[in-house]
Amino acid sequence: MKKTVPPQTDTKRLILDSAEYLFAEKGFRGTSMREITAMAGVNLAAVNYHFGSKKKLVEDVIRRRLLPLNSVRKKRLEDVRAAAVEKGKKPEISRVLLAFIEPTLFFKESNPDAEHFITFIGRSMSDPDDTVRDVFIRYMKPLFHLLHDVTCEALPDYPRDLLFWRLHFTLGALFHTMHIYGNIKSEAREMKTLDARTLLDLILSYVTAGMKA
Amino acid sequence: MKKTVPPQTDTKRLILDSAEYLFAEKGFRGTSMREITAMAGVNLAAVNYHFGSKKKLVEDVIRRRLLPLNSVRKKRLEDVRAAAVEKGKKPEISRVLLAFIEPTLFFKESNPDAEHFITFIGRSMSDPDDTVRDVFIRYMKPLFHLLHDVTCEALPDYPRDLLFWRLHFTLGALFHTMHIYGNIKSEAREMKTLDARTLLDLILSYVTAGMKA
DNA sequence: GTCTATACGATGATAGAC
DNA sequence: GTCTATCATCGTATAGAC
Repeated sequence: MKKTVPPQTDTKRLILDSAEYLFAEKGFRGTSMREITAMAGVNLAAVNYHFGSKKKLVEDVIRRRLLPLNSVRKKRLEDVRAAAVEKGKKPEISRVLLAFIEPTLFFKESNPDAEHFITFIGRSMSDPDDTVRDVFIRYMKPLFHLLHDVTCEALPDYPRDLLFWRLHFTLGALFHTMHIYGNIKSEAREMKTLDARTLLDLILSYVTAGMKA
Repeated sequence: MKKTVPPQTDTKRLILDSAEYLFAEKGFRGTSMREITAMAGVNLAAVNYHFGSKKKLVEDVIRRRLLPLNSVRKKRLEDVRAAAVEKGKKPEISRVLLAFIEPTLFFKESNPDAEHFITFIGRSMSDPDDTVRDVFIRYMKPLFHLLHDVTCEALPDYPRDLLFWRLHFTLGALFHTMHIYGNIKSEAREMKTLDARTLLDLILSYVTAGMKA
C-alpha cells in the first residue's frame, strides 16, 4: 500500500539534500554524519532515526534520483525498440546508445536540483566502498539487461557475450568521463571547457565505433 | 645520494604487503591501520614510524608497483615510436594502444606477488577518495602525456583535443574493465570466465575502433 | 634506530529521557 | 520526533623501552 503523497518531513528532505551534496563532494566515507546533520541544521541522531544508518541514508540518496533517471532511460530504450519494430527494421546501434547516454549526461540540465547527484553517480560505479557500489549495481542491473537486449537486436550478427563486454567498455568510458567531467579541479586546466552537448557527440561517436568494431 | 641497496626492514615490507592486500580488498578508507598492523604482525605505531601517516603509506604502496609498471609501459611506447621512425612511417594506433594496455593487463601474470595491486589500480582511478586518486594521477600524468603524444603521431590528421578525450574514454574502459575483472564476486556469475589474453583482444579491438572513429 | 604502550580527539551508532 | 549522553573504534601522536 504505497502512500500516494509521501509525507516526507522537512527534516528528512534536508538530510537527503545535505547528504547528496556532501557525498558528491567528498565521497561516502569522507563525509561524516556530523557534517551532514550540521549542514541540514538537524540533530545528529536524526539520521539514524529517519533512515536507520549511514548506509541506509546513502541508499535513499541514490534511490531518490536513480529511479526517475532509470525510468527515463528505460522509456527511451523501449521507444527506440518500438520505432524499429514499427518500421520492420532493426534498431540503429547509435540510437540505442544515444537513448541510454543522453539522459545520463543531461540529467543535470533537466533536473537542476540534482546537480550534485550526477557527480556522485560518476564516482560511485567504481567506488571501492562496496556499500555504495552494491546499491548502484542493484538498481542498474535490470536496466543494463534491457540495454544488452536492445543492443543485441541492433547488432544481431554479433555474439551476445561480445556485446556484453563491449557494453561494459562503453559504461566504463561513460562513467569515467562523468567522473572527470564532474571534477573541475585537478585535471581541468588541460581540458578545454566543454558543454554537455559537445561531450555527448564526442563520446557517442567513440562508443558507437567501438560497439561496431 | 640514493642508496644502492635499499635496506628495507622486514617490518616495512610486511606492512606494505598487508596494506596492499587490504586496500585492494576493502579500499583505502575501508581498511583500518589496526587491521593492517594486525595482519602484518607488527605494532600499530609502526606505520606512523616507518611511513609517517596512512596517506604516506598508501603512496608507498602505489609507488612500489606503479613505478616499475610505468617504466615498462614507457619503454613499450618508445619502442613503438622508434620502430616507426626507423621505417619512416607513422606508428600504428593499434600498436600504440597495445603497448600501453598489454603490460597493464598482464602485470598480474608477470608479477605474481603483485596480484592484488592490479585490483587496487582498477578501483583507484575513480576512487572518490582524493587521497588515493591524486597519488595515481600524479604518477600517471607524465605517462599519459607520452601516450597522448605518440597517439597524435599515429593519427596526425585528428585534432589533439579530440584524441585527448578519446584517450580518456579508452582509459575509462580499461580501468572499469580491470575493476570488474579483479572482482570475481557480484557480477562474475554472468560473465564468462575470461583469460587475460582474450580480454586483451576484446578491449583492444574496441578501443582501436573508438580512437579511429 | 626500532619498536611498544598508551592516550587524544573525532567518528558511526545506540539507548533512554523528554 | 527530537534531544543528550555514552560507547567502541578510528587515525594519529608521543614518551620511553630495548
